[in-house]
Amino acid sequence: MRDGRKVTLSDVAAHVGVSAITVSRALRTPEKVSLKLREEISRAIDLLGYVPDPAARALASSRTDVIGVIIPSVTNSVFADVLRGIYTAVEKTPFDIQLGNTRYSPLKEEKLLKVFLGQKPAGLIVSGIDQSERGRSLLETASCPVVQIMETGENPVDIMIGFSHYEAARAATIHLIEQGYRKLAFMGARMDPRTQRRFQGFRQAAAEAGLFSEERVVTTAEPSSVSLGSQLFCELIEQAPDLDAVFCINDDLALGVMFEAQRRRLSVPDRLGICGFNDLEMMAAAEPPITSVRTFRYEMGKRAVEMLLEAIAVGRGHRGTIVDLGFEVRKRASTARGSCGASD
Amino acid sequence: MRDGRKVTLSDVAAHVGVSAITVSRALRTPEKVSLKLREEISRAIDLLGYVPDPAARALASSRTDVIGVIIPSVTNSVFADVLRGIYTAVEKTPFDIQLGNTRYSPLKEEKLLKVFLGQKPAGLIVSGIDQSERGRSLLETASCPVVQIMETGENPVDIMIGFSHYEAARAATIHLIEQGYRKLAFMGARMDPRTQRRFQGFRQAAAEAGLFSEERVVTTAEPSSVSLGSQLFCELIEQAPDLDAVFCINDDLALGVMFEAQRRRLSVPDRLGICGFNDLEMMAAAEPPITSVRTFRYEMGKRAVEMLLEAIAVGRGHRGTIVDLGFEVRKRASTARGSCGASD
DNA sequence: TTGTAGGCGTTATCAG
DNA sequence: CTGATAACGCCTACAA
Repeated sequence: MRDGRKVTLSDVAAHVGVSAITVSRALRTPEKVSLKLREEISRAIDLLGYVPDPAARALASSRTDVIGVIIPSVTNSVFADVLRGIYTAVEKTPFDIQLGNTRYSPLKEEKLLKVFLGQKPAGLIVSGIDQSERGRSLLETASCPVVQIMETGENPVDIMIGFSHYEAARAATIHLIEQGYRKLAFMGARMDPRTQRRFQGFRQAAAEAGLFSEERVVTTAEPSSVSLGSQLFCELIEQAPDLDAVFCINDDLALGVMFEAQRRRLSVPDRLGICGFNDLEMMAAAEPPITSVRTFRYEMGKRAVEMLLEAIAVGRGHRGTIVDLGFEVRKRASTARGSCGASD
Repeated sequence: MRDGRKVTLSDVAAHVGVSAITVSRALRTPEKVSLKLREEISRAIDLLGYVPDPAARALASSRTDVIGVIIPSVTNSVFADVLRGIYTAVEKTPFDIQLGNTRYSPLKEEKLLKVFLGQKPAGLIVSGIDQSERGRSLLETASCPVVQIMETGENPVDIMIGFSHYEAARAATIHLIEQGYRKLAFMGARMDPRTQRRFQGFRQAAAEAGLFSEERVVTTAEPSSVSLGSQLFCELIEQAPDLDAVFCINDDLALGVMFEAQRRRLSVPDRLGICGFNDLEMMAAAEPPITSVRTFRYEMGKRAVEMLLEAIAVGRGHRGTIVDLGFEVRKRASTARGSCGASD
């Protein structure tokens, strides 16, 4: 700013003695401007303190440098990790992130989608594959590339990156079975679509081994927390006192179960096996360390942005790409019954 | 959209048979448009699917409905809670949040400040009172209200809401002393300015009781984690085997200390008192429950937005407001030595 | 490599 | 209460 009024392109241009468009070019496509001019212009920009006006740019070019990111929760540390990846990848680029928070409501997601698309974003990152019908069609007619994260599935809008929650839960359950547990229990909270698919994975693996029982399932719509894990475990063990292992749909619950087991003097892993999901940092640090399913959240955010940038560069080219980041069952002491133990 | 091209104000206007400005007014200042027209216009908007262009609005009015939020980290659950409060408060308003992530770097903060201010935000929420000199002066000359969160201190730019990290740490330390601990240790990670002030609070309280010793201090620039808590505790107890209590600058570290204490069969709270900071949900759920300093993060985010909206409404009125949200030492079993125990 | 004209969609200003 | 006109700051085209 200079005497209150905004410094514009033409101010810079006038200072250097060229036309505004040249300054614009020096900024956006430097290779089209002579070196000499470029230097003068850059000096003038510093001197005058010119800051481009994104609104004017957006209006004139009907493009923005904004990448919209729509996720269900900012508090959930799973998304926090994804966000960290996103911010890291975006940092070296001229793009900005605009964050939207659906709070697990498809309706809110739809609204956000409308608002975001109204801003002509350069690209969009959305969470999951469970958009409402209207949401889905908004995405399909979007004039920017779209990346769906957190999950793999059928029919990507453009690009999809994540892993199969079904398979991940299935693998964890198989691990419990391999460790010799027979009375497998399932603990779920929030029960959004991704959680449901984890339940299906558990159910499938347990049923295949003839070990599934409705009695050993506890779920709630409430959001997860450590204390909720303790509480649900109390319910669970009342329903089914003979249970010998719990698969929890996330690590908070698992930690709550472990604390409750300690309170009740149930030895982990001998009397009770515990498996979490996500493999938050604390799982390896816990005493005993808790088995969990590692997922690649930071990677996911980072690569989502990278692929999006590519798609932006070529113009919506990637239609149909699916990247499965996989998962990894981290076997730790909390499920090391009988066998010789675990890594970590 | 209709046949690919964007629906504009004038499209709506033409449809109704009025001029564009009337439609604009029907949207922004309905009371200045006759009821009849308002209804027709609103019908036309729905029919045509008109979505206002924020860029055009911003350019024409040099105003936006964007509230910039600049915080050091998205992963840290402390800020996640603040964000939740912010999003909640903003939800019912026409404002949007634009998030910036400094990663604890004053330089990055400065850059973000410049970018954000270039967007003519309606308001700004920044974290803390430790802006760089240039950052500070950017804030002071900003043409929008500014709220500083997380902390109280001298010289608010406009509005400030938070609590005293110094006093909070001091109170926690006094609690440890009152519980009969005498060999007080301090554990800190990241050691950003807020953490430093917590250290000062600890030091002051300990020194006043003649209980401060450099030997029982361990700090690192690394970011906190549960496993780091375990690791630092190992260092600490090597340096000072006789320590009987640890004040940790956050709950992750405290949890790590507790796990390590369990591993070493050090009884908590008898042999070792543990106190965390922030009072994350898991602290009350842990076994034993861990003493911590509760802070009002959700509230802080929510009220920051509310105060900001007020200031926006009146136009930068609030200059000088300081809101101290206080804190609360949650006394739990992890520091209940000798005495009869704790609540929770 | 540089410049000119015109317009992006909205709102401010001033009239009626 | 409604309308005409002129910005807002930049970029797309086309031209030189």
